[in-house]
Amino acid sequence: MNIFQIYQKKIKDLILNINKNGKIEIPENLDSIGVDIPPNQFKSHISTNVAMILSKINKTNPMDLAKKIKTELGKVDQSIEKIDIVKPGFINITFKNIFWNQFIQGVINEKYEYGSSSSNNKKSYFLEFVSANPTGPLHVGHCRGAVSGDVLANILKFNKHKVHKEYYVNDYGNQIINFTKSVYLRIKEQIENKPYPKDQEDLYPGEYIIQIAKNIINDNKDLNFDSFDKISDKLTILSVNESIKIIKSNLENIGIVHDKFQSEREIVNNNEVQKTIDKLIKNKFVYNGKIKAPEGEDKNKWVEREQLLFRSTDFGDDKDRALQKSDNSWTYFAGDVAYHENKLNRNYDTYINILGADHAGYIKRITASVEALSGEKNKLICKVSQLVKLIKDGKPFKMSKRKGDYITVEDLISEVGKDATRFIMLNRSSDAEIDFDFDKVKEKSKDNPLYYVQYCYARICSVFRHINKDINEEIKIEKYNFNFSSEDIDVYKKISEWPKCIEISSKKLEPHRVPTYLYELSSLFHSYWNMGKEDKTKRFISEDKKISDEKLVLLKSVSNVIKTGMNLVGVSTPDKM
RNA sequence: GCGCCCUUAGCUCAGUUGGAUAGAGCAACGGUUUUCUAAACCGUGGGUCGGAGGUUCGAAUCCUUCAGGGCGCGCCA
Repeated sequence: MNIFQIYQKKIKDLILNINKNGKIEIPENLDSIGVDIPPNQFKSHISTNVAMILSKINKTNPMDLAKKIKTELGKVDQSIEKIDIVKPGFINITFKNIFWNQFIQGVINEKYEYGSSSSNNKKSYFLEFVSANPTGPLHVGHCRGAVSGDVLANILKFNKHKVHKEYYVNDYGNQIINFTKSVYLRIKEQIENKPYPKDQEDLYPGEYIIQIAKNIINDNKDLNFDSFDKISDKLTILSVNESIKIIKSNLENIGIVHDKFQSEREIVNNNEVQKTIDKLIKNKFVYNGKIKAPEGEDKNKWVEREQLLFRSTDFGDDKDRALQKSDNSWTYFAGDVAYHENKLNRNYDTYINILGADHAGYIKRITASVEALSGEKNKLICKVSQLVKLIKDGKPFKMSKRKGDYITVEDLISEVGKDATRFIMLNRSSDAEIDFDFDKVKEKSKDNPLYYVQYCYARICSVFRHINKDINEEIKIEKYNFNFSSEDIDVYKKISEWPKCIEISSKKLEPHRVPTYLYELSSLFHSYWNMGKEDKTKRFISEDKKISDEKLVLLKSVSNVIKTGMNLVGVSTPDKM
């Protein structure tokens, strides 16, 4: 039940028909014909730009064309009350009550499925997100991509697509060696009272490593910690496992569960990197060459070196990218290319990576590699979540891993809660930076848009309590034959946009549109509610403690959409607040 | 130097594959509670959509260019 799609099709059919009779010319591509809700100052219900689209090819002015279309449309569509033609050439349609009755009956019948796309174009998506280094707990910076990835997955699933959620564990390379060393020294600190070196650059300073060390000691009583070299492989695995335990519990606390954690180490050990590189060599995407120093780099420090390079410039990157380090071990990129080959072999239609802003420079080379491996453009889509700018005590707060000085997801959840965290992180376009004022969110959590939407739902629940009905039960309506007020229709117009919101969020991979929509719908409902203070006939419950079917339908449709939307966002809808 | 992202009201931001008089919240000011939840509502003020060109019937949206801010730029992941 997407009235915009329905009317877009109707109008296309109509002009195709008029075209058949030779009365108008039409362009080949009719996609730019839009159906929308007109701005507030027009009282009409929907509007279309079709006349303006057709005016050029017909060499007539849009107003005349609009008149022609108006007459034809009026003939074939019985649910239209009135058609206005406005200034440049908009055709504004006002529906009869029967239209809104049928519409809202459809909405009620679809229940929590309303908004889900009805198209048959079901795809499978492979969604990689979070993928933070397994060297400690998640911090606030990871949170945004985590939430938007999770909600994106929910939206795609809601549209009946298949979605696989994966976390890539970077458990190979120098960072992990340093991390393992840190754990080792914390173990030494525990069992031999050796003080932990505080100022050593490559060691992790975080206190959480003490707990990791304790856990490892406890669970591995027979392990001998005398020599780092002897146990480093074993210790790496143990340390990473401890980290992942922490990360999984962090994620769980914000309501995120991945389908799989894929280890980088496993991919390297399976020789998948070599195999993938061989494949690329065979297809001439890899060669031995040198990389020039970037402008602005100190030319004296730069050592040119012959190395294995991937031809990402063939795909629009600014330079070719190194696959091997000077010690012949693989670069991070090489491993990641192999990982993407591994993903491709799992046969999904589309791959999505949610990345942090600091990895934006990485997008070209990785999409290039996927294009080289799969031979398809746009097989991999990377979405970047811009930075979360933290503000503490009114000042920008720089998190530093080195100092162990950062706000973790745990801190955030315990201060503001899971629901508020998810809603705030999602409430803005991921293209824009967020100012996250930690103190403000703590103090003034009531100003949070989350509560505004939840309050809307709670108010509806309160009405249901008063009339002794269960909000989750289906309502029984004899006949949809209501005479809706203009305020009712304002709410229904918004409800009619819900499938559109989902469609765009899904298509553009922009989950932030959902909380924005829910806020707007709630706002209309709160206005509606407050009308009851002045005018008793606008209240939901009448003086004899009854509720009309008409009002029941409004409450039910709004609450269903809010519930559906909040489920997608992954936050609760309390019955009482 | 190069690449990507951003610039919309005093502040934080929405803005539908280009549509009509650009919208919210916060902050300011004024009002609304014997009433289904005031965590709400109503009203007032507040804008060269960073600047300049261009494409178009029509631009905050697309293109070019300039300015400002952020992120990144071979063996970190």
